[in-house]
Amino acid sequence: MLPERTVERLSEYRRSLLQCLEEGKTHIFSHELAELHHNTAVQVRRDIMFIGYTSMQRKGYDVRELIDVIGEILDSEEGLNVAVIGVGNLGRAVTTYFIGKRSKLNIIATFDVDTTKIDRVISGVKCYPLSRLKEMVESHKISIAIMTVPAGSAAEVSTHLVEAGIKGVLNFTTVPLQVAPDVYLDEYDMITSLEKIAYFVKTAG
Amino acid sequence: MLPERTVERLSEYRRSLLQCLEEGKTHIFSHELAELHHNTAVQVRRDIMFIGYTSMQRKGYDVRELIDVIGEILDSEEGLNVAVIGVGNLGRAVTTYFIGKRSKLNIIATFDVDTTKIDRVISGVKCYPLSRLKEMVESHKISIAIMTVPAGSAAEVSTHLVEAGIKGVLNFTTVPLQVAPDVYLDEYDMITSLEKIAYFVKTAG
DNA sequence: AGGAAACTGTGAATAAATTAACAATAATTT
DNA sequence: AAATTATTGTTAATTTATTCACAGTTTCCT
Repeated sequence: MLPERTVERLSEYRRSLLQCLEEGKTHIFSHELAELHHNTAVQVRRDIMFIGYTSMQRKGYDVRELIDVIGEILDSEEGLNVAVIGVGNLGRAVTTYFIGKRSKLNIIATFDVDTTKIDRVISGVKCYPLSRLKEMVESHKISIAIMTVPAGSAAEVSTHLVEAGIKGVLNFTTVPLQVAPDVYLDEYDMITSLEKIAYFVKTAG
Repeated sequence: MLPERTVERLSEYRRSLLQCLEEGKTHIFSHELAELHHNTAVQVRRDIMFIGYTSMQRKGYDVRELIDVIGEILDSEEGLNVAVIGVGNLGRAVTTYFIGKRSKLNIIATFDVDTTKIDRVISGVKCYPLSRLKEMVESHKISIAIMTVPAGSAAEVSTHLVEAGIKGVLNFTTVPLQVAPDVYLDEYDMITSLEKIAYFVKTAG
């Protein structure tokens, strides 16, 4: 099991590599990847070492091969199915944003309590009532949920997710969630990001 | 200058503390904060030690005092002004999401190249043409930009930001940006977050 | 061909972050 | 009022992450 930061960086490298591929660039040096991603050549090499890939020496890494190797690490064969919970502004944005980005992660459905939203289709993804969550998770093998509900209902909804059998949660709510220990939880809070930026802008400048 | 992770955690603690205040809870123990934020009591105490606050021993931390002390560290007196660049789904969601959340961070304006969006108002924030960015940054003392433009124009727009005098950037684009070294840059990529979750779901389960 | 240059892969060193361990202290119990 | 308990603040230890330093290749140059 790789370190969390390494997994993140591999995902980031892959996107740059796919970009290279589009541009017809077939090889890339560790220091090039490093510069793109604001880190060092050694860090890149170490990350790549972790996944056991070795390059053609002196030519840099073979872009296509490296993409494949990262894919073997990050992706699962059949892909993983994802649900978006909460179809407010953020939920819609996230859904639209994702569609077509990564073929191994499929947004299968969105869910909301608001009955006026049920059956609405956003970027080809249909909205279901939260009450049908468990049924849908089981029938469509949904394993990951993206939480974009209002803060007030976050705690309650997250217990439903766990009950329904969700295995990973990406929480965009301002409220930190409590989930079962076998559920992988990642929380992202843009206010924290902004406050961090504000702190460093203020402190450095 | 505090470590980056500590700053993030302080921001997160503060939100929980504000919640406590609303609920009329006047004191909180390190282990309570820890549990809320999925870390340890020692970690919480160390973070709080960093900012030099000490509690009433044995009663836990005074919620209101701690909020104030964190505020002194994170906030700047006058507040910081923020612009959202790119008024697509994500830009609108981010703008709406922010309004009213943190009084020390004010979203002053949004910007877009699409002329049909100019002058449109979202959650009380008006949209300006990108060509007026520099002027607005100067006249309104905007120091932070949130990038929610399409990947294709990210690189170009980011050079405008730097030229305009922006000091901190939160990049929601899938493209890693290159900014001047004195500009603080934070990149968040939800696809990376999801891929990370997918990896750990797959690997652990 | 021989030497210089450009990269990678990695063991060792360093730095950063987290955790353990515990003395100090305040509240509570007996 | 002494003993017990609960909690903080902090030093030291540990773990994790990053960087240094360099041997080993391959390519390029002369």
